[in-house]
Amino acid sequence: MRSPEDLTVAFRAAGLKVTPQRQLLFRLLHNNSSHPTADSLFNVASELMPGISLRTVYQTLTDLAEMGELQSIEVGSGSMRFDPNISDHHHAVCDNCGAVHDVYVNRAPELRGLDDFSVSDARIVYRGLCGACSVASDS
Amino acid sequence: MRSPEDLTVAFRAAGLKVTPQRQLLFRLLHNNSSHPTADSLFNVASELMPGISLRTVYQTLTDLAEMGELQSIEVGSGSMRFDPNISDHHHAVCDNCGAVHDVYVNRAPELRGLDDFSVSDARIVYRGLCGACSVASDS
DNA sequence: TTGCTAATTAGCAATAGTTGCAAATTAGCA
DNA sequence: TGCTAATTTGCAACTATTGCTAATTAGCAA
Repeated sequence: MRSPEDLTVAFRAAGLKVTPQRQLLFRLLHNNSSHPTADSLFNVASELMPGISLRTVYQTLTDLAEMGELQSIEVGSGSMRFDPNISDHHHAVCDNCGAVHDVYVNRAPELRGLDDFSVSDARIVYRGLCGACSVASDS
Repeated sequence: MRSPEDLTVAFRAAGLKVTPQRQLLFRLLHNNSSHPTADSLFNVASELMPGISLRTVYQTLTDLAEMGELQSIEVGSGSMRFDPNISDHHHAVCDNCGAVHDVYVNRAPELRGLDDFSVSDARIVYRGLCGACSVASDS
């Protein structure tokens, strides 16, 4: 995702307005690698801007996703997560603490059974234990 | 997933009862490669056994998944899908018709950034156009 | 600086998918 | 045949998300 400053320009150029609510969300998302949900963003935003609506958070996330500024990902946690990292990468989800980590894949997997399908996107979700939880579960 | 007959034995061995509702679902799922949702199974089951409850369908699917007889998969269609094919494979989802196809991967992808994570499972979801929809969209 | 207007916000209702609960029923053993 | 724990049903509840609308406001133009 681009910087809050760049997004301000991009939003105006697209005929969208730059409201204080959106500016706040731009800042909260910039360099955010926690893969937040709409609700967790709403909670943080609410402390900085009491009265902001969850609806607005959803709306802005949708706008950003449509502009290609962030990726929405589903990792089986029940709710959508948002990732301002739009480089080509995948995700690893800790079964213990639920943390989502970014994963980069060097070599594309070789496929069988996909002869009659034109792929436009591939997403891998790894599950297991993150470093911290792995250590904690050692006896 | 094992055959309805084998599942009958397995369920009894696990202290679970084999009801007509469950037998019907065993049959509907056996060799079913359509990746049905709970609701689509419920619709088919309702025609063969009027009065069967959606709750029962969910319950039986949960039981089967807990016994490792089927996989529950999420492909972004909003609802969970169930796959009686429990061999090691992945999925390709058509963005046009929504069909879900099985995909087999020969070579595991090579990873970066996953040093501190012990992987227990990896799932790939491909998106694109299936053969039929690809042809249909040719001008 | 002011005014205009389309975009946005907030709040709430509505929706979809799924699970919790309790009463009535039933499979399967003794 | 009877007993009892498992199951089924039906419905309420719940979570995540979207639809709708009145009130507000960003940002342009004069």
